[in-house]
Amino acid sequence: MEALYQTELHPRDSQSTSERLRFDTCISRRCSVVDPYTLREMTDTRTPRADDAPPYRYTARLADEIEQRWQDRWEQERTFWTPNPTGPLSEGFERVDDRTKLYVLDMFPYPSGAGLHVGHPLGYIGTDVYARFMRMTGRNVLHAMGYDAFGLPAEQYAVETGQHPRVTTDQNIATMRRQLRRLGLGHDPRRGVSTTDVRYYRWTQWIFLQMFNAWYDDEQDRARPIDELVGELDAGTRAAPRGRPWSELDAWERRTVVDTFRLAYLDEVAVNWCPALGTVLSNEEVTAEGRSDRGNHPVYKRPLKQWMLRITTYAQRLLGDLDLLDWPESIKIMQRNWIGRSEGADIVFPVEGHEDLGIRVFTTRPDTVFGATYMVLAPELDLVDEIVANEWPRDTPLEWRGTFGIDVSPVEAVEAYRNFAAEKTDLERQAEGREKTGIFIGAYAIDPVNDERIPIFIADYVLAGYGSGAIMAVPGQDQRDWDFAEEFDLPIIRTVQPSADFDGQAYLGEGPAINSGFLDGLKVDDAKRKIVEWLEETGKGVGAVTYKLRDWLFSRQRYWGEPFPIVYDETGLPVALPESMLPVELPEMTDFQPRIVPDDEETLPEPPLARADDWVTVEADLGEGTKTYLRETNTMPQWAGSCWYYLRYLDPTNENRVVEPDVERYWMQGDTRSGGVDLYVGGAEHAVLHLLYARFWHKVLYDLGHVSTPEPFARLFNQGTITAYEYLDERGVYVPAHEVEERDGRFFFEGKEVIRQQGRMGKSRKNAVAPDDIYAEYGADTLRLYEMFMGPLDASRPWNTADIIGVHRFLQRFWRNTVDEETGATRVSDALADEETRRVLHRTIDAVRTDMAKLQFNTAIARLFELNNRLTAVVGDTGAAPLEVVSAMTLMLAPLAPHLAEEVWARLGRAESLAYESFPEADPDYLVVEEVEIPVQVDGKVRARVKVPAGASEAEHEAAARGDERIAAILDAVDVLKVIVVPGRLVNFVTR
RNA sequence: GCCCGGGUGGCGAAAUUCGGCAAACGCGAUGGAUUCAAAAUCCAUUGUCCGAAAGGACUUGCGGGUUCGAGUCCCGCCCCGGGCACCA
Repeated sequence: MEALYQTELHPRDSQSTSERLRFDTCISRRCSVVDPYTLREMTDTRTPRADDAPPYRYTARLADEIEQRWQDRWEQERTFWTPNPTGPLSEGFERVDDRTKLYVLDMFPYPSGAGLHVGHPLGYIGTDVYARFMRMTGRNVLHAMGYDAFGLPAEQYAVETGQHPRVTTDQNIATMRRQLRRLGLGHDPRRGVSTTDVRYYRWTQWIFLQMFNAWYDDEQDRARPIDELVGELDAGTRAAPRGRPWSELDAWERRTVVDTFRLAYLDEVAVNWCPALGTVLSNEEVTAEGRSDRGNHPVYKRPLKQWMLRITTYAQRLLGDLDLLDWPESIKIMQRNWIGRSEGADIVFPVEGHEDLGIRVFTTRPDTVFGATYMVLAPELDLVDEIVANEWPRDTPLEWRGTFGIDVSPVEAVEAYRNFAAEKTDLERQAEGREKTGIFIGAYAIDPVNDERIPIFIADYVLAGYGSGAIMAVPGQDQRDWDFAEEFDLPIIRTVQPSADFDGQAYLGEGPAINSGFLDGLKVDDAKRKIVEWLEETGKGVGAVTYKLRDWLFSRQRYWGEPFPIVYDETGLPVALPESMLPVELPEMTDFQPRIVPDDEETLPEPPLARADDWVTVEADLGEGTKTYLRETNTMPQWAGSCWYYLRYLDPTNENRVVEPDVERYWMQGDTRSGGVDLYVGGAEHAVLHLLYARFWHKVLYDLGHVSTPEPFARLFNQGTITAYEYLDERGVYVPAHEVEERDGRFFFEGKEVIRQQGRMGKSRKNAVAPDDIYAEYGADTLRLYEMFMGPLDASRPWNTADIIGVHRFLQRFWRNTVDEETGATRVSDALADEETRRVLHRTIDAVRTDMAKLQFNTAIARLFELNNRLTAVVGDTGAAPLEVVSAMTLMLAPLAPHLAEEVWARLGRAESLAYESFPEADPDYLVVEEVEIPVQVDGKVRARVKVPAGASEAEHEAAARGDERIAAILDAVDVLKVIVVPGRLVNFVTR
């Protein structure tokens, strides 16, 4: 971690895009160029207006001075160092021993070279406000910020600039640290780990070893160490799978058997190979159009031996434990959909002429089995080769044989269809719509319920990866099967009575079973239950649950990632390195570019590490004497490091354990149902990738006893995105937003009209606003306050620089109410506030506390505005601000605008930082209202307002309402049929 | 196609817990005070329409409904944003 601080970048070493952008902006505003890192020059020369201002007015100049001074002081005084209960970070714990812990976490950033724009820190500001607030309400708050720094962009950037990714990554981290510090975020700097730090990824590798050395025990429904499995096999308490007894297997065979149990395992899979990125991608990283999530490059299916993580064994727990979590319902729904649980039955269909063979199908509609008129297998299934006929049955219709020639045999037709299907990208399948293709393979199956002989097809609308890769086709109740049946002229039998006119399409609705033998007349649910009972009794099938979730493809053919702690022996089987050989450091390479041949679809990826010859070969004694091994040359995907960083924040320097159990328990256990991080804030784009992977890793660590809670993140909050106007010229090309002029509601760039629309903020859209520009104009406190004020934290909202002046004026006004702008003397008096002001104060405290606790900072700020307006009036009347109001308001402002609050606090004579002061508490005596004004309605329309004492009876309400002149006059002319009184809310006279 | 989320003044938004004064707060705009003048500051007005005013009518994407009363609940649409998509 220290290395991160040591890396100082000379300002001219590289000029990132955002710096150039700022440069441009400055030119356009005719201010001088400044040092982009210190901002010193900028603060001295800019904003001519400020020069005329009184010396102690709260301008950008003063804000900048205050902010830098307090940031230095926080750093020097270690204000935000948060003590652990034990261990090296425990110094000072006795001071917070009586506090309850609170763990606030941001989704840590990827330190790109582009620098921040004002849209990035929205969530960080939100968590900082919340963390500071909760600290002031008596919690021991942990808040830190690390860096997710492995991954493709760093490597690609390094390739482009010819620098080593470690150099560029460290530079980017240093830059980002500076940028975040300038916002005044109160992080514990000791805990800001980077995933690329070898002291960090040593433990990422260690966790991988935990998975490699574990298996999932279905009976106990948890992961257990693999040694325990071997023990059971040795002892004979567990039978070896697939045939031969354990005792008859030789050592190599035993290893291959054990390897099939591991949570981390090698498998030859059809991977998503992306030549343009030079790597394979996980299913989650491929879009619906069959392109890479990152970069939108084409992706091809290739068979390749890769590391897989057995996340599917956790499908049910990942699904069920969502109920424990305080997460946005939309994210839970996305995870549920992704896991994709389906209930139904497995049914075995015997194959004609193969007594030993049955085709197992999964169906959610076992009640429709009487309507199965054909079967379909996924083309790539090995089973197809076993049952494909040698020649076509005599009466095979010509169109069933496919379009590959009149003389081809079934085997040749299968081959031809497979090629045809494999050539199609997912994109082409999309383009073709849902038109069904397939061929008959010359074989027949027997429907187990009615012994009907039904033909077996292969078709690409059946997916090899789901269920068993085979279906019973029931065209009467499935639209896809209906379409296929029409295409191939197959019989269609309805087994549920359609409720309305369903000519020409499948019926998926409710209705009594028909044509279904002993099921006839039963409703769908009852028929399902009965047929499953029957299947289980007869041994022809069994109730079953299937998930869409796939195992996690965990290998990448990249340089800039965590090396696997795995070597291969002479037999080609993987061997885990012992913990003592960790870390496996990334070798230094100069040629870390992936081999990319985008035009050649036959290329296979070559990991760069395969070229690090010295590194790849290892001499080691791994239990069989010193031998030569070859290292795994793939690296882990970027998700690996982000799966567990929240645990390392807790104990970042621990060299003996991933995290010390006492420390882990202190921070992760709490009063939430699931335990884990108390508040996790980040973008909704991680709904299924990061958040599912991290939950999976956490559960593995939980099963193996390394963490004490079943879930990592008790409460999740998605911050919105900041959008901005973007401008397109007539070619549809983005033009720089800050150079567009507005004239009469139309927009012009270089004299030509452009169109304006709302979009994500980003440098490619040329609408990014650099935080430095806002600091230069207003200061960091104003930026913080503006981002919190512009709308609810979880909503997306448009950036509007013109609106910032409002929150800046508020800070300026509060400052002026407290500090004389000419002399700098405080203008605070010890005199008590008047009753009404005090009432406003306590109502504000009450509301601000409630709003802050609910992360509703926008309304909390509005209440502070109101209080300040009151204070302004008082100062106007009396010439001084009452201390009780100023000090309470300073403390309430502290989480939002901490620098200004600290400065005022110090000027009030306080020596200590206010970070640990108690947040003001409302005096209930000042919250009671003696009299309320309520509306009086006649037929639902407000006709008057009357005052009634708080707690008045219904009769008193009505009397007060009738006592109003206008109401009396109106009621004179009509008959009152009914009077509605809602005490304290309204009175309504109903006359019709 | 399916599943979420959203639609409120010129703009950002409040109010949605449990149906009860729609538009808090801020920006912008208008007028005033101050100033030689401007900036800054302070005060006032500001949903739309009719009206000199008092006052009245209308108003939360559209159309229905429930209710004394609907931005909020129900039914049917439209539009925007996000996710999934041949998952048997």
